[in-house]
Amino acid sequence: MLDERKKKILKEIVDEYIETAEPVSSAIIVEKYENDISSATVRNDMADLEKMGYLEKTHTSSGRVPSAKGYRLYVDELLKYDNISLEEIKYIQEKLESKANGIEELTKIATTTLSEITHYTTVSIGPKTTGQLIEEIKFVLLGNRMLMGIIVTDTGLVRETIIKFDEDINQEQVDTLNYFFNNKLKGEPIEKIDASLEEYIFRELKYSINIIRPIIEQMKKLIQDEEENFYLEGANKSFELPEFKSLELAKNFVNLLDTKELMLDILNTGFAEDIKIYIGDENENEDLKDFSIVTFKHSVGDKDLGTIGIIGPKRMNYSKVISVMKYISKKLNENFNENNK
Amino acid sequence: MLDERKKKILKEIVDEYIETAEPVSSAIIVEKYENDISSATVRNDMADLEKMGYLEKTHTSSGRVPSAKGYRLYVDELLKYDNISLEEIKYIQEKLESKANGIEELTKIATTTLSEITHYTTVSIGPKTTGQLIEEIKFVLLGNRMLMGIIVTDTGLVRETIIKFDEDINQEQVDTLNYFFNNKLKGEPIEKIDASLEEYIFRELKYSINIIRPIIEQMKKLIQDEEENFYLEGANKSFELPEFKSLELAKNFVNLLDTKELMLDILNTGFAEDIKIYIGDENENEDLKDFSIVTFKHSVGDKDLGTIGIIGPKRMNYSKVISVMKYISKKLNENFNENNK
DNA sequence: ATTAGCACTCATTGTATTTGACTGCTAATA
DNA sequence: TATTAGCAGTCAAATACAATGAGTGCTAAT
Repeated sequence: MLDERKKKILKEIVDEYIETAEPVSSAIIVEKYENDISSATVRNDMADLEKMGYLEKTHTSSGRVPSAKGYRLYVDELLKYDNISLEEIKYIQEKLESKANGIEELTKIATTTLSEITHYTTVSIGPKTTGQLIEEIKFVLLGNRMLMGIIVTDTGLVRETIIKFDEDINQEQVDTLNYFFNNKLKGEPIEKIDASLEEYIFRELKYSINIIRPIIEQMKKLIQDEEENFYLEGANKSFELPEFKSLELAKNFVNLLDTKELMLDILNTGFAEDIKIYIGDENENEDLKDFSIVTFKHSVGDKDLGTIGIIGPKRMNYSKVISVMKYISKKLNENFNENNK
Repeated sequence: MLDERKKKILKEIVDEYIETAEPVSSAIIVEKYENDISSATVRNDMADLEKMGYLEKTHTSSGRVPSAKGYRLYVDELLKYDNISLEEIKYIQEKLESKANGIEELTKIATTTLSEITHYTTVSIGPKTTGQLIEEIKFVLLGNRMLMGIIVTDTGLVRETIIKFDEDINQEQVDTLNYFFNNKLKGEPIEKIDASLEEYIFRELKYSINIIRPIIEQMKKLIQDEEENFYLEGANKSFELPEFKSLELAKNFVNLLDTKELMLDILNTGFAEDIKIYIGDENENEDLKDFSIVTFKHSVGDKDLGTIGIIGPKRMNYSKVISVMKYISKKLNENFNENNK
């Protein structure tokens, strides 16, 4: 049923559509790819491919456009992912080797680089604290009524926050806090920082609640991974694409990027170390039905180091995008192992 | 020449245009605002106002649209800035009283609030370090090859960075660094942290250059005010406006927001404590000719605490925008004085 | 299994026409 | 002198219609 020639033609149609963003006609396929068969033959195959659900028409006498199912087959079976040039490899290496301070910064650099090479809009979120172990906690006195609280985890993640008080706090108290927190929490999973701690410290140290409460509050915020590390690059690049001549779509897209929740949702869904591809209405969300998203989750064991995503039209250049993403993911891993050996 | 009635009619035209985004006809003015004179009279006045440069036509037989000069007069002389409701005042108070940790966070909250109330796109940048005095410098050892460097300034601004080394560093060295830096720099303007410091420390402390260089490098970055604190809120809100039915404009707008440089330029231009209004081609930049920008620079003496801006169509609701901005600026000042008394 | 050929479909483009929301101007009026 | 009624003139926008041509599907021949 789906013989080799049909597969070949399907690939050619998707390739062509990715390039031109116009419905693909049988004549074009013959002209550019299949010089030895007639357009009528191609038309027959196209009709079959449509019956099987791989292609669609925009109206009765139009050329064909890939369906989500068509893209899926294309991405899963018809593509090779080595579409990356020597220059691109060099460029990525250069960018990722720049001494980034901390995993968050590195993720941002990777996100920017991905957008630069692919010319699509990219997004990322930094590492999740979940599952990480506390390696060190430090409180630093700044003035008389301010502390900086710092947590370092076993993956090298560093988070810090400012804590302000309504009454003075002295160095001695801070030393005690440092000893106390490290003693109690070093080596423990980061989730151990929770409300129960407040009571415990109050009982043990007898510090004023005006001191203890702000500390616990802020430290809890610190491990909550809010939208702090959401990062977006190259929104304008998407606007150059022909699909965005429809104002409707353009508006949707801006909304999408602006209401971060949806993007966060998607970036948080993927699983470890794998590149995930969501094509059009494969996304649960209605607003995403005209877009495709490719994500890569960077992690070590069950510890998350951040997720990078690319969002573009359904007819995005999957071959290029995935090739580049694979390479970046490889480099990120190398880089991490290098720094944590 | 520009008698009271003409001023009144000009104001009415701008009001009407701000509301409807359509060229304003003489008939509409009579119907909605001036029941006692005829449309012919209004037409005569409109023709005069056009001759004086306050109004424009989109084509010979169209209604009138305010020119930049018209908006300018409207904003400078015809508007009262008390267009803020009790609910809005309450809402702003509530938002700004939430205990923000640090001036940067407060600026972000103010930016979000401004966007929520006005329904326009808002941007902000955090405080500039320029002119600030160093109150305290701290280095905190994290592990064996990592330091956190922290600077606190006299306005309460706190900045920190991670510094990584290729060789180990011990607590004793860190203590020396702390003593040394504070001794040398406490009370000094923050600009004193520069390249010359590297040589000096090397001479005095004889630490390995592998230790000194990263420290100086990162500390210099810290006071450089890069785009770190650029913050954008409500890009999608602008897209609901009728002027953005022109795809051209929409594209320009996205580009504008995406290439932060231009926004940063503008936010950095204004002067202390004043609300500045840039209407259409009053902006030097060509890309901004269809937009208006209103900025407010928050500062104490010559020390910058951040700038908030709003960007919208030329026919933005100046009355509302400026009223709300005035109130927010007042609150920010109160809040700052409260915290630094 | 492939292909030539033709009828048919339909989005797109171009052209002409109508409509109506405006203005500017003139002459009358208060 | 300031206002107004009234009307001719302008032009964007809407409507209608025909022509174009890029596609397809199907049939009959190879």
